[in-house]
Amino acid sequence: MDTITIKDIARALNLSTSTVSRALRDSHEIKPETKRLVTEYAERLDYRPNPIALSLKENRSRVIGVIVPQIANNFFSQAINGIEAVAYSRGYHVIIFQSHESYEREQLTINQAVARKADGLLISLSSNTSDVAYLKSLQDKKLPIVLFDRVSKDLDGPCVTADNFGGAFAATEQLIQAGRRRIAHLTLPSYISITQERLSGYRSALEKHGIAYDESLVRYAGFGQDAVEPIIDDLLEQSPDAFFVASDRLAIGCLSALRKLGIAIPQSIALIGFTNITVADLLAPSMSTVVQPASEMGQIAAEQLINLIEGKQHLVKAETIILPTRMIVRESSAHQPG
Amino acid sequence: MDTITIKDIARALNLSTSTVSRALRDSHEIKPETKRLVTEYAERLDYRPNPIALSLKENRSRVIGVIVPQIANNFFSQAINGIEAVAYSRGYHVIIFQSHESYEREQLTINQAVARKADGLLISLSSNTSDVAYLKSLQDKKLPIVLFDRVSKDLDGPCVTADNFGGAFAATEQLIQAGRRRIAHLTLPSYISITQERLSGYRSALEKHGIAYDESLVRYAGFGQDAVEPIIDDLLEQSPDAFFVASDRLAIGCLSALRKLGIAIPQSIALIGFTNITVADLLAPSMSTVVQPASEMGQIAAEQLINLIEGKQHLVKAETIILPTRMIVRESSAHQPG
DNA sequence: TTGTAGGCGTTATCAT
DNA sequence: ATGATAACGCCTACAA
Repeated sequence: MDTITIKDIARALNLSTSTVSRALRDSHEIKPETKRLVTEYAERLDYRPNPIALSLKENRSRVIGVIVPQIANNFFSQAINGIEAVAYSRGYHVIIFQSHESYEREQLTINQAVARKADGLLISLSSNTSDVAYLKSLQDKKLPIVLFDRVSKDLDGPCVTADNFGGAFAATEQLIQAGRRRIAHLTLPSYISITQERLSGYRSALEKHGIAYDESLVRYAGFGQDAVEPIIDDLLEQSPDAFFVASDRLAIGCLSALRKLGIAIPQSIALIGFTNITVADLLAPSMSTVVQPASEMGQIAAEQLINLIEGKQHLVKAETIILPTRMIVRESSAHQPG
Repeated sequence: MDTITIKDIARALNLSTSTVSRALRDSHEIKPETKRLVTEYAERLDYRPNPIALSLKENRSRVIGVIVPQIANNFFSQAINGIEAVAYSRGYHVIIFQSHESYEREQLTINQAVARKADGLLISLSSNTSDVAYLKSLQDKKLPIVLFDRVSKDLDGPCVTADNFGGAFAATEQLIQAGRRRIAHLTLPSYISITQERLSGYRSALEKHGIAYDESLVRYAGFGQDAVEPIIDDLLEQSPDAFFVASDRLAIGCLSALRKLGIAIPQSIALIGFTNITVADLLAPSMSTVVQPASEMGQIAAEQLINLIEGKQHLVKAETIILPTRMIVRESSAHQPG
């Protein structure tokens, strides 16, 4: 891939590189005639300034590093969608890194992003990350960082999350109002913020309705490929009359397990996190669904980060931004309790 | 983000930058003592070579540009997964671009990737791309390009695809063997290669079993948000006795539409493209599924590209690599014809 | 209005 | 064994 540079143009037109550079940047101190000559020639040769040279000079890359647990996940791929839309519109490129839910790999990939001179980082923490000292040290070195979705209260600086508390509260209350009392909660690993917020919303809803919190109804499921079936089997020994499930994958596993066992559970499943409504409709028409604003979250996080990068601190909302979730209550769910 | 450079080290240790550079690269012509001094100091200050400066010097970015129609799509996000695994292991980074199924945006993003000095491009064509002259001109400029999944026969060079013909053939034959004769085919836009290959497999299977090809049983659906329901309604007027559907999204739309109409269609749906088997099981237990090797496709495409970039032409498989698909035949599908 | 020179961080070449 | 210098492509302060 042989490229044409400012030098080539200068040589061809018998000008100095600085004149060409200025002409291309439309400087006022260049004679219109010369400008025309240069721009026309550049156009004809399809000249593109070398962004790498620029980066070196300006000491910035115009690249945003995004670190997510996994790409092949509806929520994150939609969030990335939102991030890209904003980033590109503001002249940044996006490099995506996966932590694969591992603290070690998260460190490594963040290191990579830093080494690659990303201008800022957008991070959703892995489920095995409890120590954010490393991120703190990067912040101290003035690297702009915005956390989204899976955040940490141990880290200062802007965060963007969904209203996990509110969403979980609403979903749980929905089940209670349908007459359920022993609502099992199948959720993600306990480290991550969203798990804690959702658990908290679940407990608050129980409390509001005078239902005692029963720890034996709560199960944490890892990510890997660990099957959901045994967990459901185990939960069933506590004779729950409903399930509040904390992710798409878990919900599908839960439905699958229950179907295998021949257990019909009309109106007794609620879910937070589903992003494909048609699938949800087909899978379980009576299941209430709390939808997270994935793409919007990405957009807002990206905006915050870019404002930070560009020093527009005043445009950065202090600390945590909480985005509303949207609950979809299924018809049948309201009508046929029992 | 203040960074430490080779210069800082040189100054601190009273050495020249060249000595430091050589020491860090473990050159034999540096005294062990000096080496130790330098590496220790570098370690302590957490020195990282600036990849941008290196890129400028070596005239390459170690970045691979990936252009896909959309990220938020199971198939592509899994393919990207495979691409990243290979790319990172070989020292490349990946920048992802979306064409959003638009020819114009595809051109723009490819331009971006080129301007950003990507060392090579991995492309899955948008559904509106029929003219690949632009890509050809890039190839002529010696830019390594590998197409995957949605390829073009108008472009020379390596391609990686799934065995769409074979998969479609098998799926169609499966329906025929279950006693179906009027098999509708709901598929993607007609431009893209996978549509043509699948149509061809479908037709071959019909032909083999002496069933006349009936154009009125075939429908092309765009991507956008165009509802599948009206298409199904329309198709039903041709009184099909089975459906062979060409993507996850279309399959879900198809199932949803049929359910709304109260039409039960045991053993009469086959699908190519599904990536989440559990969901498929739950949605339609009798549906046969042809699974595409998404991640593997990404891996192989990335390998090919990197070999091209690094001049290992002899390691690049000539022209098209076709990966086998995997068909999952559901129990019920085989037993209860009719 | 245009040209010259220096620097961004690194490495390769050519001294010493 | 180490240092000085030039070069990658671009921009800009300073000169002319």
